[in-house]
Amino acid sequence: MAANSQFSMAVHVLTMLARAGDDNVKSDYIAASVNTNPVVIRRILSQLNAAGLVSSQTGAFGGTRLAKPPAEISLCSIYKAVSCGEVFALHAKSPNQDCPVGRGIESVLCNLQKEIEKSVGEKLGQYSLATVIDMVSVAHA
Amino acid sequence: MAANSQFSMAVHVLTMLARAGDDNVKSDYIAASVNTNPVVIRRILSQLNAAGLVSSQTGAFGGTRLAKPPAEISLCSIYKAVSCGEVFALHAKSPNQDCPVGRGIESVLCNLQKEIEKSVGEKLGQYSLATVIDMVSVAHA
DNA sequence: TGTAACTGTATCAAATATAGTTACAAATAT
DNA sequence: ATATTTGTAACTATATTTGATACAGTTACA
Repeated sequence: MAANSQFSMAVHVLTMLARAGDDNVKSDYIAASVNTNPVVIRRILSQLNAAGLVSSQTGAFGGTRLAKPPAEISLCSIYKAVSCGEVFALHAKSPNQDCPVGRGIESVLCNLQKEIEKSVGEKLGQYSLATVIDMVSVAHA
Repeated sequence: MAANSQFSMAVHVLTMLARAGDDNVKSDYIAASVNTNPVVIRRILSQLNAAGLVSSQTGAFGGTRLAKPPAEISLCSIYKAVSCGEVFALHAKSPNQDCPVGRGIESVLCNLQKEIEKSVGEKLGQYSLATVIDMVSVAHA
C-alpha cells in the first residue's frame, strides 16, 4: 500500500464525528467503520486536531468531536490538514544545471504545481463536510 | 523515492524534443539533462508515444521527435499520457459495509475524485508545451 | 485514591510504488 | 556486416504508506 488515502479516511472520520453530534467518539469505533487500526485513525485525528477541525479528550469516556459545525468545515481545509502529497512531484534528482532546459524547468514546474494545487483547493472549497453528509445519506437511501 | 515525478520528467523530455525541432534526439542525451538513466527516459517516451505525442525510430541514428507542434501539445494530454496517480486515493481497504457511513462514503469520494481530476485536467489544458518553452526561456534569460 | 478506559505517540513490520540499473533482442543507417 | 539506438524484461534499492504492538499520560467515577 503506497497510495495516500489519508484524505479519504479523514473525510470518512469527520463524517462519523458529524453524525455523533456533541458526543465523544472513540477511535476504536471509527476504526471499525473505516476498517483499519485505531492508531491509524488517531494519527489522522491528530492532524485534524492540529488544524482545529476537531477536539479530543483523553481519559475515560474521552474521544473526539467536531470543533465546528459541518457546514463550516470545507473539504479544502481537510485536504490541507492531512499532509497529502502534491498532484505531481517535481524531479526526484535535480536536473543538469549545465543544460538550459535543466536549468529553467524546475522553477516553471514548481510554479505550475502551485497553481494546480491552488486550483484543487478552490474546487474542494466548493464543498463542505455538510455536503458530504448529504451525499452519503442520498447514496444509501 | 516514491513520489511520482513522471509528469515533471515528461514535460522536461518534451521540452528537450521541442528545442531539437525535426532532429531525432537520443534517450542518452535527454537523460543527461534530466539527470537520470536513459531507460527511465525511454519508459516515459514509450508512454508519450502511445499517446501519439512523439514518434521514435530504432536503429543507428534513431531517436525521438515530437509528433506535433508544441502549441498543439497541451499539458493535460501529457498528464494523461503518463500514468500518474490520482490527486487523492480512495480507501485502501473497503470500509465496513455494516455502517451507513462506510456503505455510502466510497461512491461519494469516487465521484469527488473524478470531479477533481477533471478540474485538474481543465487547468492543465490551459497550457501547452509551447507555453512551457516560453517560460523556460524567460526563466533563465 | 484506585481503577478502568481513553488518547497520544514511539517503534517496528509488511506491502507497494517509484526510480535506477543491467542486459539483451530487434531494428536500421551506413 | 557493423555500429548504433530503441524497446523491454528483470532485478535492486529506496521511500512511503499502512498496519500493529506497546506503553506513558490523562481523566471520570466509584
